[in-house]
Amino acid sequence: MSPDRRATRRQETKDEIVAAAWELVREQGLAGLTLRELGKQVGMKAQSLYSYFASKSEIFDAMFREGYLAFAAQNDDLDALGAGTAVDGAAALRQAAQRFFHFCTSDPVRYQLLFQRTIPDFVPSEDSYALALDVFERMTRGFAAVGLDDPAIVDLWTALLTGLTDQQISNDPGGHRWERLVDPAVDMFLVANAPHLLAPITEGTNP
Amino acid sequence: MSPDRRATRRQETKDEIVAAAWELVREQGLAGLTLRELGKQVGMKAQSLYSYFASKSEIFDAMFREGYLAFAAQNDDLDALGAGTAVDGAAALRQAAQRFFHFCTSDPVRYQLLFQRTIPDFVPSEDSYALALDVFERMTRGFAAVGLDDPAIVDLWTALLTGLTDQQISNDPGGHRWERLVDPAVDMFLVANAPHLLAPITEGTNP
DNA sequence: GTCTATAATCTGATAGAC
DNA sequence: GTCTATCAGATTATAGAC
Repeated sequence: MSPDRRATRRQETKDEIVAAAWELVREQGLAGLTLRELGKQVGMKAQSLYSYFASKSEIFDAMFREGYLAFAAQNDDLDALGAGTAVDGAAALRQAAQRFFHFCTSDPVRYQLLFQRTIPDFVPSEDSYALALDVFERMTRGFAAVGLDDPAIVDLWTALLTGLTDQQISNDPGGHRWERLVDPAVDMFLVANAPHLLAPITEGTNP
Repeated sequence: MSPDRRATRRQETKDEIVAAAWELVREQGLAGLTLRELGKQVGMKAQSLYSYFASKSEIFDAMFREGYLAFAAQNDDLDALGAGTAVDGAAALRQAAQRFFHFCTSDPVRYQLLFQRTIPDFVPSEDSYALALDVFERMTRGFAAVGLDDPAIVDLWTALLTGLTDQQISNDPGGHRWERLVDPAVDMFLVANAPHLLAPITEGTNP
């Protein structure tokens, strides 16, 4: 087997381990992940996992990275906000909010790993943390492109969105109690912070 | 010693244990609390703690209870919103928001215990949970008293406030990045949901 | 790369003497 | 009520054979 193929095979196994870790973690919570069970899940002894990851923390880091890559992927068209493709900034923000809410509530454990600092003894690696910051920065640029260039406004946006998701996950898991409030919340946000996005179409339509 | 005095002494020791638990937990996180360390902190062996609490979970429950009692205490004047003592509903809500934010950010571990469901294998007892619900219900009544009688609006309020606190704790611990946004957030909320609270004073003041 | 064996340590909880 | 002794189990991680 060529070195290339070997490296590929190795990466496949690592991916498999991470996928199995997600499965276990969704069943038993982040803190409930043990290497023994993870090994069993992929058909090897726990000790053999050390051939692929130097520590348990490194496995969490791979999951963290994977989660932020997924998050970045679904946010791609938010970047395009200012690229002239979005005709309706308000609609784009509403859609972004819905998608963020769904991204978080559809996988509470991922939300906990990515957006809360609640897992003991895990700190993302420098690389992974840089990735997380990059995703946030791209969002900030998307906002600036539609005229929302005050960083404080972006902070208010993230607070509003994470607040809704957090309440949904903590107090009504699987329900819709706060999901219904996403659109009203965005409207509230727009009225107060970006009225120029709300009614550009009506300009000049009055006699 | 009379039975009364014995009971008092016992309760004092229980309080002391809970206080020591808060101390440890603030240093090492909720998940980091161990009975051995807790015993050392109060000057007894870990096993002796079982004379006062039947399990570790019962200690967490006492902390949960204590936390909600403190939360209820600081919310007392919010109940009074509709009792005619508050002349300015908007100001009262602004103050309530500031106080909630401070209550949470000043003790992140307490926030985690009370408002997030992130500690493994702990579920509040029926009694303690009822206490938590009661506090929330009193807040709902306070809102209704100033004309905010739609439960959805209270949900939006809690989402907004917990979102701000959550971001502050997770992404800028000890800082002020989201603290500055509390007042603007309340104004945003009031404009969209309770305009009647904002400008009652100006009525009739124009010529 | 995977295994067995095991180190080294921590955990919550119980039994029983005093 | 507090102690000693101990259970029964978990955990991450390493060493070395194959």
